[in-house]
Amino acid sequence: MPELPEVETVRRGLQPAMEGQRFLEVEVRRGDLRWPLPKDFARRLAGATVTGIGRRAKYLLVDLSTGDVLIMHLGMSGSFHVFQGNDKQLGRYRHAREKHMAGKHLAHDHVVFHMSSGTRVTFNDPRRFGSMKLVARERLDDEPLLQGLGPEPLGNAFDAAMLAQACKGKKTSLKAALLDQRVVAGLGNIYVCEALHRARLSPKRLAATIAGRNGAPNERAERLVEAIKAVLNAAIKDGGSSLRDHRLTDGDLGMFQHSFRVYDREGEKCRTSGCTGTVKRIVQNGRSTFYCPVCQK
DNA sequence: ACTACTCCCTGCCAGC
DNA sequence: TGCTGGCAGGGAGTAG
Repeated sequence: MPELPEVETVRRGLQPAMEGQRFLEVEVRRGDLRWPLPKDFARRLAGATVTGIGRRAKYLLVDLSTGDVLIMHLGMSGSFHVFQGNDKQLGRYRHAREKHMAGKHLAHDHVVFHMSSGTRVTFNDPRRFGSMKLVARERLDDEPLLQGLGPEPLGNAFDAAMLAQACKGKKTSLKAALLDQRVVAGLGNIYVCEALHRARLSPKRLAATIAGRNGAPNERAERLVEAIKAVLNAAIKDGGSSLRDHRLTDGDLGMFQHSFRVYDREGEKCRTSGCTGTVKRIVQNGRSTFYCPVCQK
C-alpha cells in the first residue's frame, strides 16, 4: 500500500496517540509477518515509553525510553488504527475497527499496542509483507534495513545534482531507477508514475539521460526533482492515496487518488493542460507503469 | 558490480 | 454461480 506520503500520514496519526506514553501490554496475535517477531518482542516493549516517532523512507521509527528503536514497515497492505478510549468502550472500539476495515478482515489484526492512556493501536496487514523489528539505537547506523537507503526526497540533500550523479551510467529505465530505494528513498509505483508525468519524462527513458557526461545534472534532472517534491508534498497534504485498503489511523480515507494524473487511469485523457494524449499502461520490471506517450518524452 | 526476475501472502475482480 | 488467472501501493534474495 504505502509509499512515503502514506507512511508520513500514518506517522502523524500515531504521534499524538503514542508519544509520551508507555506500552502497558503488547498483544501479538500473529507473529509471522515478513519476518517472525522474536519471542521476547512483547516483553522488550512492555514498560517502554515512546519518546518520539520518526520516519526514514517507508520505515516508521519509534524511539523508546529503553534505548531501543522499534522499526516498522507497512509492506503492501499494512495499516494502523488508533482507538482512544477505555476498556468500557469496547463497543465503540469494535465500531471504529469496522469502519477502519470497511467491515472486513478483523482477523488480520496481528499486533495490538495497549498504551498507558488506554489508547490502543492496532496493526492490520492481510498480506503480511509488513514487518517490525527492535534494535538498539546505538546500532541504528549499522541496521541493514536502513543501510543502503538513498536520500529523503523532501530533504535538502535531494537535488538535481545528487539525482543525476546517482543515475549516471545506469543502464536501466528512469522508472526503475526511481523505484530503487538506493537512488532515492520513499517513492513507490504510484508516485514514480505521477512524478514522471509531471516532469513530462518518459518512464522508458534511460536513467542516465538525466545526467550529462561526468554526471552533471541537465534540465530534465531539475524538472524531475521539482516534480517529485511537488507530488509528494501535495499527497501528504491530502493524507496520502487510498486505493483499496489505505486508511488514516482514524479510519478516514486519504484523498490524493482523486488527483492522480496517470496512475490507474489507463485509457483516460491525459491531464496535462493542452495535451490530447490518452494514458497508456505498460509493464516494466514486472510492474505496471502508467504514462502519457504524447507529453512524456 | 550491476540488472532482472522470483517469491513471500491474501483479496479482489474480470472473464469464462 | 463458481472457478481461474491476473493483478495489487514492497522489497529481499538470487541468478545471470
